[in-house]
Amino acid sequence: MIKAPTGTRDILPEDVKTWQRIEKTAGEIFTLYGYEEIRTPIFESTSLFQRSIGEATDIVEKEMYTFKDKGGRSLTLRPEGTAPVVRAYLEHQFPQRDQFQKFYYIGPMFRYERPQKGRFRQFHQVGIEVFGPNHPMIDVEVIAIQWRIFKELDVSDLKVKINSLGCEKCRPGYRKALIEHLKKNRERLCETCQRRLERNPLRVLDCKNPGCQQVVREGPKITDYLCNDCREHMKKVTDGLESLKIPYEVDPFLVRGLDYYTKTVFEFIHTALGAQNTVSAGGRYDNLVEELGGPEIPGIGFALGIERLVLILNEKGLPEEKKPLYFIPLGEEAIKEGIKIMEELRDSGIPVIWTGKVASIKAQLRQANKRGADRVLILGESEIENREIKLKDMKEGREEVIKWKDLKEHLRYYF
RNA sequence: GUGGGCGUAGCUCAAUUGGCAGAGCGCUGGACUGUGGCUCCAGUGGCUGUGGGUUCAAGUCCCAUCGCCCACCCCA
Repeated sequence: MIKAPTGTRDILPEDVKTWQRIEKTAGEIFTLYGYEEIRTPIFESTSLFQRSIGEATDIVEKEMYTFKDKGGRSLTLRPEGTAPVVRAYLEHQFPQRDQFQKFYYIGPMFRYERPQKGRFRQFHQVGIEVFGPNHPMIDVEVIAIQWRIFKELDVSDLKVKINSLGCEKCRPGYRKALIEHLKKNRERLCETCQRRLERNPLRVLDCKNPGCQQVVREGPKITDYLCNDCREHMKKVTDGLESLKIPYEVDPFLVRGLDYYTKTVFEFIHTALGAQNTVSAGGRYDNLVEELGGPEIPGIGFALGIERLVLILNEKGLPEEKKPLYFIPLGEEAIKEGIKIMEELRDSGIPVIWTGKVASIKAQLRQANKRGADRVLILGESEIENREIKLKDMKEGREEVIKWKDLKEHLRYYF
C-alpha cells in the first residue's frame, strides 16, 4: 500500500475542524490590525533563500527541498514564509506605491528534517510581515497580535520570551566578546558546540547541554553590548508590553536560526509540546529588504506553527456544534420524492444530509444516531400517499407528521 | 545525519521454552417485519510492515529493508 511520504500527513475531516478554527481566528485578528492576505508560490528560486536565510544556516545547508526543473532552473520548496513575501513586495514595486505595508500569509512550508513531536517535513504556518515602520511600538503590536490569537483560542500555559540581537553596529562587538569567552572555555563545551564555535557561535547560546549552558551564563550578555539605539528600542518594547499587561521574560540568550534578524526577537513557548516547544516566533529584520535588492526598509514579522497549535488545542475539547438534520427514505419512491424536498429545504438554507444508501429504517436511524443527529426526517409509503413527512426528535423520541407544504416553515424554527 | 523504542484485524492490544493467530471496541445483521441509543445473540474481519535466512515447525530467533514514535541536531 502506498503511504504518505515521511514527515507528511493527511489532515482528516475530524482534524480539519480545528484547523479551520485556527485559520478563521487568525485571519479575523489580522484584519482587525489592518493586515491583508498575500499568497506566494510554494516554490521559489533557490537563491532567494540562500541570500535571505543565510548560507551557513542548517536550513540552507541541509534542510531544503531543492530540485532542478526541466529548464535547468534551481528551485526550492519554500522552507519559510518571510523571504517569499519580501520578494513579492519588491517584485510588485510596493515600496513605490506605499512605504507602509502589512501582509499576512498562510500555507505549507517544507524542511527535510527527521520528524518528531511537533516537527514535520511539510508543516504549515500562519504569519505576518510589516514593512516600513521602525517604531518599537509596532514590535509590541506584533507581539500583541499573537497574544490575542492565543487568548481568543483559549490557550494558557504560554511563556513569552524576548531578546534583542542588536544591529550591525553593536552585534559584532558582542560576537567578538562571546567568541573570546567560548574559546577560553572550549574544553568545557560539548562536541557540537565546539564545531558551532567556528561556524555560528551565537547558536551555542541555546544549546541544551547543561555544561554549555553554564559556560554561556558565565559569559557576556548581548543586552550589555547593545548600542544606545538598540538599548532604547528594547526598553520601549518592554515598556509597551508592560502597558498592555502582556507577561514576558527577557532571555538574553534567546537566538534564532535565521541570519536576517536584528534587534527584537521573540518566542511563544508552550509546555505541552515536548522538545519542539516553540509555537510561534519571529522578530525584526531591518536589513533584509535591502539585502534582497530593495531600498532600506525595515521590517518585522512572526510565524506560527499550525501543527503545534493543533497539538495544544487537542488537549482540550472542541466547542459544541450544531447538529445536522438527516433524511431517511424508505424505498425508491421515497428517494425520488425526497431529493426534491431536500433541495427545497437547502434553498432556504436548512442543512439536510442523506447518506445515499438504501437501507432499512433501523440501519438508517442507527447511522443518524451515531453521527449525532438531533432530528431526522422519515419518508415512507404512507407519508408519500398523504404528501406528508415524519419529523422525529432523536433526543425526546417524539414524532410529528408534517405536510410537505408546511415543512419549510416548520423547520425554520430549528435552523 | 546520529541514538533509543516500536510495527499482529478498521482502532486498542493479547498470543508460555519457537507448536492451530486471539480478545475488546468497531462494522453488518437478528431478537424488535416502518423506529436509533441500553441489553442479549450471531456474523464480518489478517500475506503478523516487506524481503531473505535458521528450523520438521517462525508473530516469536538471525540479517536486511521500509515505516511510525521519541530524543539529539535544528526550528514554527
